[in-house]
Amino acid sequence: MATSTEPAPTRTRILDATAALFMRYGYTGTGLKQIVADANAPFGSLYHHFPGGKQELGAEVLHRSGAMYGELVMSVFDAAPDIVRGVRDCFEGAAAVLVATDYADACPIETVALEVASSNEPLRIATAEVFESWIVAAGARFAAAGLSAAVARELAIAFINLLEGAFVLARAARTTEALDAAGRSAVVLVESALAARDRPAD
Amino acid sequence: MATSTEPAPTRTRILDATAALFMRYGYTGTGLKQIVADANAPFGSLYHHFPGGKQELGAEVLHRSGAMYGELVMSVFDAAPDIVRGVRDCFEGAAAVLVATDYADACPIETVALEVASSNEPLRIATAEVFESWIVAAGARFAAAGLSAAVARELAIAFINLLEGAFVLARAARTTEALDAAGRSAVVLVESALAARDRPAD
DNA sequence: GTCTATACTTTGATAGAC
DNA sequence: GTCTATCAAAGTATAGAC
Repeated sequence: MATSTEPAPTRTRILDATAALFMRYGYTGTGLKQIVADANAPFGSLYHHFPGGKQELGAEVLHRSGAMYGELVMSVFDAAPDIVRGVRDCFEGAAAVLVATDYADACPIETVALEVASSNEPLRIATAEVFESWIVAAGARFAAAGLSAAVARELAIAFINLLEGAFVLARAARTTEALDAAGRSAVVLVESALAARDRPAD
Repeated sequence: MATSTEPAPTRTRILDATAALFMRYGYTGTGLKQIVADANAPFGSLYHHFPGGKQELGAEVLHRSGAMYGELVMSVFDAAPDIVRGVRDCFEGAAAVLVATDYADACPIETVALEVASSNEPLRIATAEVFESWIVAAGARFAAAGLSAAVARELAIAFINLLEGAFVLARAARTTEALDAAGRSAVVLVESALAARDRPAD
């Protein structure tokens, strides 16, 4: 090790800058020149670290941002006293971040996922892998609450569906109304599943 | 009137072609050259009919596609014998269209909405207007079922949240799983609201 | 209103000096 | 590994003949 408190290396700065730009402007809306400008990196370094160009960089950013965001949401989940409270906290936290960032920082995958779904197969697969990992992670929390694997997975999908859908409406309207409604909807769904669990006669 | 069964005029062909391209490739991913090529229109005609260029064309496409898609969904809603069945039919119909179009034709607004939310204020407003019109239209159906205006609006938002969120996951995974789960979630939410209506002691 | 040709900018990508 | 210069292609937009 050379010195302490070293600044982030070029490669990491490029990844961070790209992740931030993807959230706001999407994949096609983000230019490589803007990425290296934001990352304070020379243009050549980008192709040195990512020989596959924009697509290789994009795939790594999706996996990295997806893992980080998933861990962030799950940490909110796990910090709550119970699962219903955890679900509610996720939506409240997402709304707070959205307001604090002027409705820019929502989901780091969603915009890119829609852009590439019908035009870039490697990146489409990357977004699918991220979403699947989130479904598995959230499903594990619901299963830990005593729900069957099938119900837990369905609840996890509903949770993500509501979050992603609300991000679209909230960013468009510049209001947290959709996110607030989504949080209450998610709570109803979880409570309904828990009630069915305690009423096995169904 | 000259002849009957006239082909669509240039202006309409441009609007139709743009709407189709926006769904698959988004706003920044759709080039004006590709639009006129798909519309079989000369390049100059685009700026003749839309002097404001890509942004003016985009705004008109968003409003037009938004109105058409809203009417399509509401027609499915209204054709059902009851509101629960109507909600379910919407998700099943959306899944069928998605599969039939190889996971390309989902929501005509969503991709563009995320792309422009933080980068193009006029278009962001256009997408917000479309979503609000959908909330009002769907809310009217829930209110007609005897739910209060507040509950009806919240259900409408949940319905759209689930649909938009499921479109993201379904297109990414190339599976209808998220859409199927969203449909069942929406039914649970509607039934829960109807049960509360019939149990005013709450 | 239709259509062609073109101007100007930005894009992703490459070459090669250091 | 860093950085500059540059390329070919695609992007939006405009001018002007018909």
